[in-house]
Amino acid sequence: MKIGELAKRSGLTAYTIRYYEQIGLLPVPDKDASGQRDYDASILTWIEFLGRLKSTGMPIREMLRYAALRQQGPATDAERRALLEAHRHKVRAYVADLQANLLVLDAKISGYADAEERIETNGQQQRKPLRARRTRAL
Amino acid sequence: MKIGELAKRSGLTAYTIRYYEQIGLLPVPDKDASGQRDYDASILTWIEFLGRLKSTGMPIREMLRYAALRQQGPATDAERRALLEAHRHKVRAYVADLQANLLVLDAKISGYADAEERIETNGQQQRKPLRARRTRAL
DNA sequence: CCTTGACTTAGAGTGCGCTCGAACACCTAG
DNA sequence: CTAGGTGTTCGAGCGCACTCTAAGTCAAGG
Repeated sequence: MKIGELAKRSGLTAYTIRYYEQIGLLPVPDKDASGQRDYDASILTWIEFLGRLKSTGMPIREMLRYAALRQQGPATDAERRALLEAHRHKVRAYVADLQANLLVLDAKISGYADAEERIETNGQQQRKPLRARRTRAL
Repeated sequence: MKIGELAKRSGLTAYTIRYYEQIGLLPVPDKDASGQRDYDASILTWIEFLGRLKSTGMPIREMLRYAALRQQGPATDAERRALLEAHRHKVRAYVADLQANLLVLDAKISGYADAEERIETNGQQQRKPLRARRTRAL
């Protein structure tokens, strides 16, 4: 598989693939007679995994650590596992943080919703105390 | 309150506070006789809210949109609410994505755990098929 | 009086993760 | 034979969000 094909299949651009190779995230592939990269389909699995690390916020440096360990073979399994566990821990904390912030966001949005309602039903007096609990879920 | 004090209380650096002011995320505060910024404590609420938007991944550009609407007063409430709802939607999707990726990460870690176990109990024959379901939660 | 420390400005520099431009090589189809 | 498409390398450029430097001002304490 040439780089354009791999780009299509992996979702990365050819630029990014070369960049990843340059920094050591992707292995240097075989080259054909005219010097063009020739990829084995198995690289897709690795790229997909990298994508998961990336989309869970792992910085490239840490992916590089992992990639380096991987290249040293099964002797580094324990260390790789530890790396992934540490990462998982961070991601879990991050998710918890996001969820807490979502609650605050919900409250803020409810505030706007209530204000809107006070205007719509505008008439004589302001019904509903400012901190009403009813939220009118959408 | 001067900028150093606000920095301590808000968790931002003075550099960042000036930068936020420069780009319009924070209002230009009053200055004292010698030209130093003098902040009202109420700014802390706003900074905290900005922090939540930021830590849920909202780019500064969008916070600027929100800040601009806010400065135009209550007439923009509906639009602000819409902005926050759109953002909430993205954050929820992002959390869902993270959780999906966490499951894959769990599986990967379990793989390493199983491999480790096969080595520890090493002896004569490899017990356990490679894709054993038991995960030994930690 | 003088030093110290917190402040002011404008503008340059940093780190991350790409993204692209330029100039050139090569293969394939018309 | 030639035009188009895809590839190559190297190095520069970009967008984001800060972060810091330099040179100067100012108020308070010893």
